Amino acid sequence: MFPKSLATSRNISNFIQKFSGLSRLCSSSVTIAGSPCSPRYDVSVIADLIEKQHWSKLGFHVKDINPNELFQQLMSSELDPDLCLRYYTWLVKNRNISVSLELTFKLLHSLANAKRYSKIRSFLDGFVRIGSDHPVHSILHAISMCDNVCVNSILADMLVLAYANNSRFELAFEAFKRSGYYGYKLSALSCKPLMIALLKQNRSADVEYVYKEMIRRKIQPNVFTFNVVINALCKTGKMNKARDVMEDMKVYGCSPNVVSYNTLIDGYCKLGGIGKMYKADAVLKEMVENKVSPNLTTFNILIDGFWKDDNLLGSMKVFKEMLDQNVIPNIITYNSLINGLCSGGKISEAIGMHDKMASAGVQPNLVTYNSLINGFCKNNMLKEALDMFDSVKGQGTVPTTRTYNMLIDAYCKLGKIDDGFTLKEEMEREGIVPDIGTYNCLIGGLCRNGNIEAAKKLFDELTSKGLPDLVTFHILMEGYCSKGESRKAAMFLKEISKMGLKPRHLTYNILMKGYCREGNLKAATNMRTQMEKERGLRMNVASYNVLLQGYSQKGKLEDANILLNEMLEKGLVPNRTTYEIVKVEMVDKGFVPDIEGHLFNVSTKS
DNA sequence: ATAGGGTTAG
Repeated sequence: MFPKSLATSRNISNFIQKFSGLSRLCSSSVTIAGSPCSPRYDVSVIADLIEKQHWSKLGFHVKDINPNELFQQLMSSELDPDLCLRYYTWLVKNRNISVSLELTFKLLHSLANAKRYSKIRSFLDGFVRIGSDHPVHSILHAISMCDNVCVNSILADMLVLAYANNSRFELAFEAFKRSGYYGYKLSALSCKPLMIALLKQNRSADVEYVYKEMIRRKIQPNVFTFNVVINALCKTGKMNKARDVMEDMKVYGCSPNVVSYNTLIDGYCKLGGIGKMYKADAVLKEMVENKVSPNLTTFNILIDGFWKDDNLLGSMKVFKEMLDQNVIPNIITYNSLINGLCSGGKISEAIGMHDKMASAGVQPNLVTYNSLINGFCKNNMLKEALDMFDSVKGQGTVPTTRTYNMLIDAYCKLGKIDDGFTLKEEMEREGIVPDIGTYNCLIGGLCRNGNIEAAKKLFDELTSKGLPDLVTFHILMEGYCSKGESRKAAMFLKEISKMGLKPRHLTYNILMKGYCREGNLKAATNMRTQMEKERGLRMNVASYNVLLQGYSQKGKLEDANILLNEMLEKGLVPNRTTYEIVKVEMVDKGFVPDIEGHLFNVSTKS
């Protein structure tokens, strides 16, 4: 029923002593009948009612008593914490009474002392979900009211986990940080979902922070948490740090597994720059040396990495290698290969791969179709694209907005604007909503056809709906510039800001290019000043290229040379376009393109 | 805990 200790005289006198202080608050329900004074009801009766869940009786029994005070009384009377919890739930849910944080966590402390962990977990789950929204610092303060650090750590840990499980990631992070200030030791169990959530929000630095804190607070990470950290570092290109964490793993008695290696390989694949695939390959060798076998994911990562590094042959070699090792390709393997072949303009090979996957019994999906349709569109095979589109619809697969956009763009690029609009109407009939990309394709088509008025009209319709994005502006501005109306184009800068968008380098580069084409170098230079002074955007290589082109075309080679020097002094690296514009000057300065077109400086290369 | 696609500007 209730703890024996409740019956001890010490507890009862304690109870009465505390309660008598409240007698003024609820004098009608308490009779002080001489000595020893006792209330008209006692805890045992209430405990019994809670136990039997006779809520209406209980409600009647305590109707004149301040519920918060009674709850406090029950808590200090060492009533079974389970019963306290039951009473608490009834108070909050049925009587709509809010209990103070201090009292709430007093309850959780006693539940923790009684090792009722799963009850605490589900309690906290509801507590953070319904979001009585107490500030995290108040909650941790309430936790700290008890001086058992172990119990407090458990509660703080469960709090972080509850926040993370209920998608309240910011609060989970805050609770994690504050737990550190109190010296509470959390577990890897709650750190993992927190780190995953932070990673999903691309907060790599915060993942790294949590990891470092774990080490500092002596929370033992496991393979999973290590892999999440490695992934976070790889996603932000911090490959050296990722490798360091790999080394840390060994120190903490964890061995990198296939996921750790795959993550690292993918990190190198997605890194920019020359020679990254060499490094990816080196990791592959390393994992094999360490007796970790590459799996399907490993091969898929490498296949994708190679063709994106303009090395389709590399992708095909990996594909062959995986077949040799009896690793069965899946839909991701085939889609990546088809996409690679399409991007390399090898359409017939892509179709061949599509057939191959069918005979291997792998069903193509929308990703496959979109890759092929895109490949057709970009390679002047609109008819094939439309055929595939029809067969997709014929088999009941619903194309996406982007499927339509690719086709609409293909029509527009062929100058068939009307067909583009017809397709847009068709998608609307099918219940697929055109997005800003759809409109951008159409506006671009109108501009290229020289029909800037129609483009502007469509743009105005979008503006009234607040739809245009920066790309829309770029397309329209480019349209005006190519008509020799760069001044009109420049007026859109104000509109861009009005819509709450931020001009970028490209925005100004389009305008500078327009002015240069009109031979108005002064206006182009003004644009540069505006970009740098008003926007704080420093000239990038593309900006320099635009101005260099302008100066060269006007025969102002000396000015071009000054500009080029300025660019080099800033440490900007000229690219192929730079070289093509000011070849003579570049050669004078010792720049030579290599066989692949990458520039290198002969004079600095010793 | 790791892997794939799709438009518009460049």
